[in-house]
Amino acid sequence: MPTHYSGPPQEIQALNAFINLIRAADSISAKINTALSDYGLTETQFGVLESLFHLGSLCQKALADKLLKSNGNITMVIDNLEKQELVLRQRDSRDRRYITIHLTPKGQSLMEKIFPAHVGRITTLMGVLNPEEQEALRQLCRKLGKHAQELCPETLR
Amino acid sequence: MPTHYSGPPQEIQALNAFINLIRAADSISAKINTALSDYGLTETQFGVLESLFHLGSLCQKALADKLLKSNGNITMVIDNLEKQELVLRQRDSRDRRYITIHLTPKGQSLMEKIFPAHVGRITTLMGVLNPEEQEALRQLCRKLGKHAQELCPETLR
DNA sequence: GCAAGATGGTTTAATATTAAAATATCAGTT
DNA sequence: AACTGATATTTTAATATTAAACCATCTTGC
Repeated sequence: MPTHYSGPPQEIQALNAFINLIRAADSISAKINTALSDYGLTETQFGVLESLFHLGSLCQKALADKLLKSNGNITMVIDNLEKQELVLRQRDSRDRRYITIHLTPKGQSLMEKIFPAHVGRITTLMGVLNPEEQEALRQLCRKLGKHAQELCPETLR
Repeated sequence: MPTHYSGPPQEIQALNAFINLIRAADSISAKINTALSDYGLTETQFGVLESLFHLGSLCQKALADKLLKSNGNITMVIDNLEKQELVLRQRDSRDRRYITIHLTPKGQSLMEKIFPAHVGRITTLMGVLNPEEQEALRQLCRKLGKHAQELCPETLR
């Protein structure tokens, strides 16, 4: 579904690429989130567990930055994961402002159990693209995401 | 930032493409949403206005499907747009289950005023990719989004 | 040492979102 | 005409998210 906007070709093209990008991400996220909800996890909760699983223990600010969420939201997400005993908080003794979040053994084994199926679903969803296409998509998105994050707000006015 | 997951190359590649796709979409959406909030519009509210602006009047179900939101959410979004007098509801006289949503003149002129700058921001954000890259991204995302939406849930278990 | 500012985390208030149940309407069958 | 099932919308309850104010802690410059 192309845009119905009429304007300079450069803008039309940017708009069409944008629309398809957002739509693809939304459609895929929806499928993945449905599967995660079967484990009682939200997308952000899973994002926290995944970060800890692959990167090791992190403080809340690092998680907020990585997951592009607000600090306040991460506080609540960690609260809920703590209630499920999947993570635990540990105050940093050197700098008491920081709280390091660790996976509990229960959290660790949950991730070991569900992560393979998660990757399997992603592989299925991405499977409509061949390896060369997936690599091309990765590079294009990487450049795009990097650029967007570095762009200072004034440039967009 | 590549995945730290170790597994079959096919899965690694799918995961890396997926991560960069989601991240690019999130980063770009964040920038666009910040700009929209200056007009007092949320992403979904703008999505509704944009659909009506370019496609003409639509019923709520059509908007929900197009924007990938729940019916209940659209009811609330339309409520809020109606309060701002940007849209109006009109019960369909032939089939009274449907409610057609129209842009008001105020809504129409708002879109005429802000849409060019919106496209400008998108053009800037996408501008890190050259025309060929944008076209490639569009095609890859289109294929991906289409596939994800058509995939029946059982295939993902 | 101490004031000033920076940083990480929490709280609060408001809004957004969804799933599920409820309501209203229509279409087809008997 | 009454019943059944489908569809569009609304309501409800629960959760997610953010921005902004706030508290605690650290760092810097004097």
